[in-house]
Amino acid sequence: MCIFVSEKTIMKLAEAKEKYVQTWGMLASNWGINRTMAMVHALLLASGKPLSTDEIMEALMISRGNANMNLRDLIGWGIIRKEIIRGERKEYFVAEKDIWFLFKQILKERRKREIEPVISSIEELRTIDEKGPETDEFIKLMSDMLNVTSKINNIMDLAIKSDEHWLLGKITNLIK
Amino acid sequence: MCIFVSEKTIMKLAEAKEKYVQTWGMLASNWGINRTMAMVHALLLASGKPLSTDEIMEALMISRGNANMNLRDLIGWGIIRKEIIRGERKEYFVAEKDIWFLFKQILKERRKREIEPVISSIEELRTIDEKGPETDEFIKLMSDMLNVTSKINNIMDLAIKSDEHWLLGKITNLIK
DNA sequence: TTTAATTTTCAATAAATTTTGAAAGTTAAA
DNA sequence: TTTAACTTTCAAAATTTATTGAAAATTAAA
Repeated sequence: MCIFVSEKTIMKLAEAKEKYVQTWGMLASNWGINRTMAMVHALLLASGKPLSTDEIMEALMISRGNANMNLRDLIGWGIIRKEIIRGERKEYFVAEKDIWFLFKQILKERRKREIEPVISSIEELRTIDEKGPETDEFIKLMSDMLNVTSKINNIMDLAIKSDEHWLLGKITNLIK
Repeated sequence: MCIFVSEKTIMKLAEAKEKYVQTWGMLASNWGINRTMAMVHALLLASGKPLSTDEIMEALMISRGNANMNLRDLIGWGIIRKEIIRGERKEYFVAEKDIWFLFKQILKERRKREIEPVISSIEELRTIDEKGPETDEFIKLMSDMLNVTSKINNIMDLAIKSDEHWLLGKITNLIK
């Protein structure tokens, strides 16, 4: 069964969707995201309708366990959700279509999971009870790290909290 | 031999440096960067003096091939450089100490390697010669993607080109 | 209740990535 | 030149990460 089109096979569109799913999966792996997870997400985004686990398994040719696990993870990232279809026992899934929201959601999660731990870890490393020039140098390094990391943290925070147009306007002004 | 301190073992500092190298290696893997590469970088950053391949091999207990390969990659990222020490035949390596520069350099490389290909790939996917509501929907999705990705690209560009204090000032204003 | 459909778990397996180490390649001093 | 110190390469091995599939758990209808 073809997931993508409702009737009459429109090859060009199906091809583009196929390619999109593949491309997205490839790119995601650069960013420490599991390839299959990215592909499941792209599939849901491109499909335009809720899909069941079985449909996802078939479209991506992956096992039930794999599909289930990646769907759970995507829900954990807050970028897909279950959708109940009346008269159906199966669970269906849909991806949030708002791309700006998607971007903010990913940024939010990565900030929480990856930036915050860096900050506390660096803060801890600054507390050395030895004296000496080498210690001073190391503490200076940690302070510089903390300084830049905090700035990144602030920028992420700004983006997460901002409305798309507001941020775009501000940034555009800065670029000019 | 201990790489970190010149004389008398100052345990607390050495411990902190050790922990820093380990922590940084761990965190890097979240971002799709090889663990050893991050550790080599952290070691150079923390050591405060140029290190030879042999010293790095010993400190991190890694093979010559591994050390060599990761040093080449770090040079490719533009965040470490060779340093010639007079009277020495061996090559020595140092890490750029300016953390803001480091951040910008990484951003610059990742933008080039990962964001630019995404943009061209999405642009290509928008060219579908079929008509129909499903095609329109997909083209809309690709346009939204392109829109957000271009914004991210612009923000990265802004950060890369900016001086630390200038950017900080602007962002601080936005946050207020 | 039972029963059957569906989801979840997880040990075993497969795939991808990283690391090793020794041989080949370079380079500079003798 | 030769020689020896040093660097690079790369196929094989080790390690890490992802995937499978079948059994266990859960859920809702009968």
